[in-house]
Amino acid sequence: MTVSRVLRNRGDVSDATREKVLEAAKALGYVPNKIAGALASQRVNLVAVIIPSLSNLVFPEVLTGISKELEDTGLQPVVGVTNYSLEKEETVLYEMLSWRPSGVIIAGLEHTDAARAMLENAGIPIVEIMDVDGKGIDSVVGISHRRAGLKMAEAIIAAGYRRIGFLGTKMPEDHRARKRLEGFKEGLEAAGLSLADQEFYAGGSALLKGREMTEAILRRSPDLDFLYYSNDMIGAGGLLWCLENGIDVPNQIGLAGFNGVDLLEGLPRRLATMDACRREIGQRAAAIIAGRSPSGLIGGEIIELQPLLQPGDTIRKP
Amino acid sequence: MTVSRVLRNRGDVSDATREKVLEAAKALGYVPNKIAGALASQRVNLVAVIIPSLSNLVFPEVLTGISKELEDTGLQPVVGVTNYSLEKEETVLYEMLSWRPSGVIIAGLEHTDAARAMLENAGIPIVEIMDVDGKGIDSVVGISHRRAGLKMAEAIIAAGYRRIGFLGTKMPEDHRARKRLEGFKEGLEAAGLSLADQEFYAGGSALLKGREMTEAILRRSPDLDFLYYSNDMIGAGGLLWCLENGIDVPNQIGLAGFNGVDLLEGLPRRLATMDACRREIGQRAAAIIAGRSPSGLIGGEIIELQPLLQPGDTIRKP
DNA sequence: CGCCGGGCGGTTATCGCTAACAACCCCAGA
DNA sequence: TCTGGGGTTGTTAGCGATAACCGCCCGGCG
Repeated sequence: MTVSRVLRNRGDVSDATREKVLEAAKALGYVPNKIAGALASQRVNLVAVIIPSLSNLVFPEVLTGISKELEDTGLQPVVGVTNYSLEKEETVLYEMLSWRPSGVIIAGLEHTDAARAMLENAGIPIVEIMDVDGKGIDSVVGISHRRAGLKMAEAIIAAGYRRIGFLGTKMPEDHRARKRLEGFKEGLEAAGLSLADQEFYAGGSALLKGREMTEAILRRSPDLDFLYYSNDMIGAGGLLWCLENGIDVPNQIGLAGFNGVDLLEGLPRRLATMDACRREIGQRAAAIIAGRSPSGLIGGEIIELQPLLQPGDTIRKP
Repeated sequence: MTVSRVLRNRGDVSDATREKVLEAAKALGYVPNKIAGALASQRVNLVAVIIPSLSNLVFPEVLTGISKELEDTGLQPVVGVTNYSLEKEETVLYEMLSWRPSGVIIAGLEHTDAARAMLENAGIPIVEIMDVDGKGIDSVVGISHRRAGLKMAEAIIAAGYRRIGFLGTKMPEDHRARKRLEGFKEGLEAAGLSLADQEFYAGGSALLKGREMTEAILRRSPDLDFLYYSNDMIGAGGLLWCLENGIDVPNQIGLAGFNGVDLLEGLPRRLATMDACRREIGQRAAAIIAGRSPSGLIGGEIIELQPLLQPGDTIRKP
């Protein structure tokens, strides 16, 4: 017991005894067994974080926000990756819940029924992140992708573009990309327009795919005057391709991506994009789990962040 | 006990009983408590993976290799991030070891004394990855960064370049980058050359920094005929800058990076680089932990992979 | 001098599960 | 009929920590 008290800094122990304990612990290379500790105390300082991918660039940024916010709370994030599969998500969630974390941060609002049931019954704070277009289980922190797509459409139309093409991923499971496209189309329709052409890809180097798709879509529909990419990386590929092929950006063709990744800063021209508030999403979600949300609410908090349009140099000034 | 047997698929249970148990478990939304399970069985199906960063692009790829190899072993990776700080590494390691994982995969051979002691006494398989230039604790899987730098120097010299500059990160704790640079200089010296100039950066968008540094170093030393970048991302920035400024690559100036990231495939010209075998490193390390290393060795395995020079289009053909 | 209470350290029961073994049923073979 | 063994299910004793409580010692105070 005394050892336990010393190592946890809890309860009164005389300095002499504390000293001796620490010394012995060091000499023996003692590492306490958190498994036993957690079982006895019914407390686990872990936060389950479930995201679709690590190679997407977006999610490491969200993680950074989470880690930073949790830093001085004694809580620790544990990451699970689903590869955009809801079945995998269910498995990963089950696995993580079986370690009885203090909270769950999970990307997206779409889950299998079983996963939803687990989340509802877990009895711990749940924060669904990235997306607010739908019904959440407990708390939600994100942006409206539908509205993001819509706003982009409005900006593009306002700048005078009319023959607009879309380039994206072939991922039925990427609901946020889908919602963005839906919002985008809605925006076009509101102006009496519709998508002039589209092109999808799956797998491979996104930058390269961006080039290839751009070439393909422009070969097929040479009269396009705007290309909306579902993410910045393929947008960057498209931008490079256009510049190399002597296309006048943004006058002949305008371009826009989505996410606002750092990477873009180094491109020859700044791609128009929309910041997805990744870092802040992570931070706010972690704050909710840590019970430090400024609202003081316990559960059920909905935070909609506003993505900012960054017009860059690839949209004509209206 | 019977429930335990059903849910773990261990031991004989009649089909009728199994059915009933599964049904009840589903109805109750029962999620077994792994904490108690681990405590009782003294087995934890987790592998601690400790890496410096997630935003480096390299490490997510290593993780992919690890996940893939562990997929059907029942083991699960748990990631800890150190931000290139050995102190943080020690803390993270302590934290992870206190969950008694089945193995540890940790980047680098450099650790604090305390961390090294913990690893030595953990009584589980330890695999140090990325780097083989030094003494390992148990198993080691990686490449020789020193030799990688040296080989690159030889290739550059063989192609006829003589006034060579280096551009890298200002990171004393990034031992692998340091070793690469040391090997590189050694290679130059062997040919009676030395670095003509160098430039370092810290933080920010790597692509942008690559541009800025390239401009800075060429302004200061306009007679350089080769730029060696410590990673592909800054190399890509440099490449874009050179092309925009009408520099003839590779004739006027040659360029090379390091890592062989996918991203490069979409650039206007393929940057010379050296593949760091990231995926395979993850895979082989995980195989060792899973006890499936083809060698059949138990511990103490040293695997040196050979990075492949990819000359791309930014080194003159000799 | 006796009692009280704070400071300190120990005892006991428990957390939810599994290893090990015991118990039971049933049927085949002696 | 009795025995043995396979198939199935139950019992007991931990795993290594912590919560809650207990007890000792000592100094201060009435």
